[in-house]
Amino acid sequence: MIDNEQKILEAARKVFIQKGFDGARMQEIADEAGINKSLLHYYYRSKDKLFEVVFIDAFKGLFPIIEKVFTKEGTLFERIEQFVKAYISIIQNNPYIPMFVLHELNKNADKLPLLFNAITKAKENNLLGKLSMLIEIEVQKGTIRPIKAEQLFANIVSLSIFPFVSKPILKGILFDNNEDTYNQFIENRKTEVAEFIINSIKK
Amino acid sequence: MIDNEQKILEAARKVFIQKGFDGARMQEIADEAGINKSLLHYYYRSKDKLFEVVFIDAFKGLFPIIEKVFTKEGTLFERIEQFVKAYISIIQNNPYIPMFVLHELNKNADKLPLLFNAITKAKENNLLGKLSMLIEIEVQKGTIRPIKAEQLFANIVSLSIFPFVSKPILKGILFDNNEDTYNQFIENRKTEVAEFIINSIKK
DNA sequence: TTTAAATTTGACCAATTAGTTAAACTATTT
DNA sequence: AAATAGTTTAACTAATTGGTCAAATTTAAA
Repeated sequence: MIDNEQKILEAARKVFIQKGFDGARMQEIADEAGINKSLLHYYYRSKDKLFEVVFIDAFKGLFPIIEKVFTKEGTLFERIEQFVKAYISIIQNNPYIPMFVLHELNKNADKLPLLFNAITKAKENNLLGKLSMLIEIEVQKGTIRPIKAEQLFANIVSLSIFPFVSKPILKGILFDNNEDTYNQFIENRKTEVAEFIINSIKK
Repeated sequence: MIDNEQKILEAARKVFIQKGFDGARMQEIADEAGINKSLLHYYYRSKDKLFEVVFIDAFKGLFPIIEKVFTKEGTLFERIEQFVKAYISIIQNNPYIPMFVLHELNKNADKLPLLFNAITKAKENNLLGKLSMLIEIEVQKGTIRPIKAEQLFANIVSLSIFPFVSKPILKGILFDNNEDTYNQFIENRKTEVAEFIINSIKK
């Protein structure tokens, strides 16, 4: 056996993301990691601390990418295309992370100092300002109609993430609970969503 | 004091929706309702049973509306406008229900027989078929570009619901945690989203 | 008013759960 | 090899939690 500390973290990830903080059991994490429960407390002091590590990791994995893309070079259209494709691909690999993060944030938006980091970082990067500027340029060129950066941003993120968060429902209503069809649908969205957004704003 | 049974249900709604099944405590529900904990079990046999009532109610409140709108009269554009406005308004009044329903569904998509009802109902109504037909008509008229009904449906729902599910993040990143600005943003989306969608598909 | 039924409560219980502790075991150092 | 430090475990604890039950109280029926 090697590196129990890492095995615990992976087990914790699996259990916390599947069941949420309240639904997760330290014993289950221990079983999943194939070790004694006391070892959890040996490496990570408490359930809260272990959860914090998992949550911060999950959160980080979800958001820095946003900033990166909107700092890169290229036209607005190109960036939207790149972002949507990259973002959907990322979530495809960890499809339950968005629901996990959002649920925990909704339960207590306050007790999470990490959020402040993300926010201040977003403000430092002036994410909204940069997006506004990109929009303004295209509006001046007459290539797109005017749209508030906040609305466009929300739309891009909504269209990328929501189909994962609502998987059980969409799979049921749209695809007769067929996993493959649902997966194909997601795959198609990598280009479909970008096209949808660009069509929506371009003149 | 009147109608404890109803008071319990309302208290249960509040607590379950805020904390989820695992995070909810029967004692807290009793306190919230201002009655003895034993009374919960007198009216509703168990935590599971009480939860089931709350969940089914919440679920019903979220989905039948979808079907209604797409069975009404009017052009595709009119229906989209009406749906988005009505749907966002409904969620505005109960903004935490989507996260609640989605989280519980993700935790165990299997043990929910209700989902079958919604699915079969959607199939009886042939929701997708009707939307497909509406799209086909407009494509023939040359008013819109072709788009898969599944994709359009997912886009409409995503754009309507996701900003509520991601409220803590959007409020933080976009609006400096200002509640009023966030609310105004949501208010604007009632027309903004429909416009976004229609622009995206119309030629 | 008396009786019976429905409602409400406090006290209690068994099971679960996060966390502790001291002992056993392993690897490393001297 | 002996000692030391690091790792792992089993047994245990205190607190929480869903649920029960019999008694008390209120409401409705006779």
